[in-house]
Amino acid sequence: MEANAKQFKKRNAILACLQHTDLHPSAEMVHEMLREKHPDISLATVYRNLSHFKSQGLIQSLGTVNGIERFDATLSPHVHFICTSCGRILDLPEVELPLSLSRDVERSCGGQVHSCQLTFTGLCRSCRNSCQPGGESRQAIQ
Amino acid sequence: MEANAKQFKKRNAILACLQHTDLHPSAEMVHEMLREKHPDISLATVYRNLSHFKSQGLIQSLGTVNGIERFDATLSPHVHFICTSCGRILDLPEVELPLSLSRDVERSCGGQVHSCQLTFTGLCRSCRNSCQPGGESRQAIQ
DNA sequence: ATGACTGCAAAGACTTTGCATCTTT
DNA sequence: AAAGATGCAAAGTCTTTGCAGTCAT
Repeated sequence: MEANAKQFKKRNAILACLQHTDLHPSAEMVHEMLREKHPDISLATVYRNLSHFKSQGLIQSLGTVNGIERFDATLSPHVHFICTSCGRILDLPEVELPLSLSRDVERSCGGQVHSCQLTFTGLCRSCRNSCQPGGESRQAIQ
Repeated sequence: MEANAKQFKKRNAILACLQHTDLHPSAEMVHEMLREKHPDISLATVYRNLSHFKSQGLIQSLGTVNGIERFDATLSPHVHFICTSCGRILDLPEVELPLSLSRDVERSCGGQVHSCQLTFTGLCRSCRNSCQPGGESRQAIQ
């Protein structure tokens, strides 16, 4: 750990960044967030490490919003809400995910389920309040 | 209709293609499928019309699989299964989608829900049967 | 020395857009 | 004429990759 501290400094920072935010950031968002403490960090390094963590199962991809991939370090199953206006992705910890369905799915299609994702789409509270179409923070990720 | 038959020939063919398949095709898959009857159809036309239909609410996007956007003309809510091995997207009409959750979501986050998507990921029946890692039809979309 | 991580720039892959052409009203 | 649809090629955007340099074992 100590020994690796320097070698994995950026790698660790990237994972920590994911784990300490609820923004479900994109590669570029991570890059931006880390810039303060690591001014020389490269976007390629972010992409490479996100890919690494994903293959290690340390983070998961939530798919793309407006063509940009978003990531989540919270691995326990939970529900998401994506705002089509501002692009925000919210966790909905209070909404219960019907995990029992996995059995039904396996029975229904004969396959093997690894994960499931329940995502609601719509307008978040703030965009709904200021919702003349094209209103406030359209496209303004985060 | 008659009058528009020619002008909208390709547009109509694209929508019909979506409506008559359960492959949840990508733009390129649509293009490929239409080539037989419309040898001169351009990929740009497919993209433009998919975008058009999407904004009209005639089709929906299922998000991306391996970086490629997939579409569905079935608008009634239903559950999907995505095979991580072959990329196939299957409908699961037998699995019931808990629509009542939309209320919970709106209550929980104060937003307004437009749609929801429940997607299971794993190995489909055939990939699971032939599932030495890297087995059969890895990445072979469709 | 060998293996691993990174920055930079180039390459790649999917999608969108500008422009000229053709069709329909 | 005016509006809309299409093909082609160019441009755009996000992501991946090759290579040289650096650090740790």
